Amino acid sequence: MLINELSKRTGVSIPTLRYYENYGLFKGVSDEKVKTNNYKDYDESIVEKIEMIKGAKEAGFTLSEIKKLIDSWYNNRLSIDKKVEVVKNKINEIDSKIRQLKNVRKLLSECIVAIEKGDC
Amino acid sequence: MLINELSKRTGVSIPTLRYYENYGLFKGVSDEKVKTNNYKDYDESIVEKIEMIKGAKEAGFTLSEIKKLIDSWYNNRLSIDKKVEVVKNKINEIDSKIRQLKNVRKLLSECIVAIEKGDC
DNA sequence: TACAAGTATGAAGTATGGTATATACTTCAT
DNA sequence: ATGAAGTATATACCATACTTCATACTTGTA
Repeated sequence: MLINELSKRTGVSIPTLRYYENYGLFKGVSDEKVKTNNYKDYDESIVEKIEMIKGAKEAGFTLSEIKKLIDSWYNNRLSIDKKVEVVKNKINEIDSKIRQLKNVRKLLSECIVAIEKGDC
Repeated sequence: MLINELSKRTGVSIPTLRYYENYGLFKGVSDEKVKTNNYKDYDESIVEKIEMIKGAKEAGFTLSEIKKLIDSWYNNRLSIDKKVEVVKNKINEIDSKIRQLKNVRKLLSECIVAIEKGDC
């Protein structure tokens, strides 16, 4: 698919997609058979990749962190153990973020009680 | 306390504290009795406020969102119901972030299985 | 075939959340 | 009373994550 469809499929704007591609998060391929243009083609796997990027961003990871994760993910020079380690580290970070969020949630819940008592 | 102590108590750098104060997240008071300087005094409640800011930032909220929350929190013109509503909305946002994080976590866990199978 | 719409590329601009720097005044320890 | 350290203010600078703009080429449609 072309970038316009990719944008519609993922809900990510075209400039942002180009920014991501330029950043190295994924790569579309110019069709070798077509010599008249260098329009790039993006396949289904890139839709998935972008959904993953969106999720990771929502989760508070930077593009740089996401890139590192993707790089080790798809890097065949890394051993399986090494890849697993990278991903496990990311999972630990996520767990810590979830704990932090639960903390803030607790604070806010307590705050509601305080507000209702008129203490705020 | 002065800004130096505030910085030490909260672990937030002095430039960042000044940036926050300027942003309107809190406000120190210049001692009226002392005419020779305009050093600002920060009390315990500001330490608490900054801890809250740190937590909210960790949780992925922007300074602008945090400011809105603080403003409604300490705004006496808002009814109790209105304040509770604002905080409850924030709690919903946090719940949604937690769900998002759990999603990404699941994706990564699945990825580990895929890597171990050699599919990555 | 003409022209609107789509695509690629590079460069500049924007918003956020800071940090660094310069200047000037104040306080504190000796 | 003097020098080091602390405080206030303003401005400049920086990184990140985009968005906008300018330019130029390509494609599809009437």
